Amino acid sequence: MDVQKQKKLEAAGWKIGNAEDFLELNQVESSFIALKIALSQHLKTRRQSLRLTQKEFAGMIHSSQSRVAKMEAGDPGVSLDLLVKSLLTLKTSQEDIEKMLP
Amino acid sequence: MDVQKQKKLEAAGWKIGNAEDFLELNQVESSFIALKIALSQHLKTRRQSLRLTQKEFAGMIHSSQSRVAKMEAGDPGVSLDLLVKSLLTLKTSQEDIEKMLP
DNA sequence: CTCCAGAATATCAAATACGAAATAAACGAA
DNA sequence: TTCGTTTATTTCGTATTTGATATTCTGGAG
Repeated sequence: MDVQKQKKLEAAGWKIGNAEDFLELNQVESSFIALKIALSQHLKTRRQSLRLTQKEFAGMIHSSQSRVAKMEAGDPGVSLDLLVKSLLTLKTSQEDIEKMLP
Repeated sequence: MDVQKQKKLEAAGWKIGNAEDFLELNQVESSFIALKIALSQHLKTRRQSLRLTQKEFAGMIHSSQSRVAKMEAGDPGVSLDLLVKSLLTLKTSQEDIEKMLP
């Protein structure tokens, strides 16, 4: 990356080529994880309030019980996509989800 | 699935074993797509307002220009995870900028 | 205690998303 | 027009996520 672009980025608030960008990454990463955990807890609460077993809910989203368990456990190997689709299936309004997203 | 569980699901608002569940799926799917498109447009607008090229922004999220283009185009092959991490990267930096301002 | 439904955990191959690279297209400035 | 920059599109090998299955753990009822 050339000097021109470095200055452009720095003007926008970024330091590059040193420790700052990975601190920045960690911050993004931790916010992201926090978001997923919030969604997974919301999911578990909602499923339980509907008196559904993990197996039953898995059938609704065409997935498996084990995957539902991982979702609710905040397993890092579960995508946001699956979490959000699950919440949408539970008739969580799109507006509610958007509020939780950045 | 036995009758007990069918009634349980129906009580929760679902019809099963017929066309309704895939209509439900389509509804979830379309809401999901709408959400991704909304996020991708937000991302594009935000990047442009920061006067960053796709290539520069790709470097910030350790991705590639082509993937940024796909993100902004609402390509179905782009995950929510990547979209949200991208938005977090921009927003976090926005906060940093605001801190630096008088 | 035993039994059993519900939930957690481990493993696997198939599907999908990934970054990278190359190329084409779009657009403006010289 | 030509040239340089930005964005869109395609391809490819790799990495991650997936549903499914099996197994284990947990807790409550009998």
